[in-house]
Amino acid sequence: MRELVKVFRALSDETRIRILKVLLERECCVCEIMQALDISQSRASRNLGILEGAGFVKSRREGLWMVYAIDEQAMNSYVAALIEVLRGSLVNEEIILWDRERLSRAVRVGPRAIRK
Amino acid sequence: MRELVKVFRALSDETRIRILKVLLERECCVCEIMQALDISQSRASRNLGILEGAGFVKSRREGLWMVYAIDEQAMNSYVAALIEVLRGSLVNEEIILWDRERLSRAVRVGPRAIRK
DNA sequence: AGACTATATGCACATTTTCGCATATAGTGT
DNA sequence: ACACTATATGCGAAAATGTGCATATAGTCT
Repeated sequence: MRELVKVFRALSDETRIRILKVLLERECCVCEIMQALDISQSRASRNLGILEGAGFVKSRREGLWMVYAIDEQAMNSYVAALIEVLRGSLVNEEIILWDRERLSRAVRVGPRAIRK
Repeated sequence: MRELVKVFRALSDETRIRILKVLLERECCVCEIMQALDISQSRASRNLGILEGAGFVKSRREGLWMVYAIDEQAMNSYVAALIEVLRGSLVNEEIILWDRERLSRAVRVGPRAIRK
């Protein structure tokens, strides 16, 4: 039960839904998420952590970067079904399209270089 | 997007998940929900309202009682898929079994008569 | 009408959540 | 070792959330 609540809670936030929609396009490091959603570094990192804790996302280190990706084999629980729901949702939502657009221009370079 | 967040937020609370699991058994008036979950009247009413606002539940008046039920024809959006996820979840969760047990003994009589 | 019932809701309060800022941590390369 | 980079995290403030209490609302019945 606690687990199920955690899973839904992870999805009950616009930032995290946007992150998942971006990760459904392709895996990203934190700085790419920052650029795609145009949000701060701590906000990106924290919300990625919440998604990981809920089982939607896995991470691996790649040099300096932490690469986050949808955890496809996390088919254990309800997570897989919810990812499918998300995959079919918000297909024409404006902000999602913008995020995707910015993602396509994002580069794997850190927050220091982005200078906000 | 706002709608989707509202839907997930409605599920991100243990009380509301318990209510939905009870309503998946059968439709209930507010006082039956109170008895099944052993919670206060305002808590039952408010959370039912949230579930209704998110589209999971519909209500009809039946004399003094408001009867709430899973909104089966709200199959328009993600709601249907999420209800299916819930239907298959928590099948052996202790608290859910308790709720069901208390539901089976619940009577359609108001909070006044229940005397807590 | 008035008495009674079931449900909704305003208010206050405690708890939780989200986020920015600054700093800590971890890895790279000299 | 040191300088530099990307990410994680402690802390504090603002906002949102969940709940109980009391009361309002809506319906029934005599």
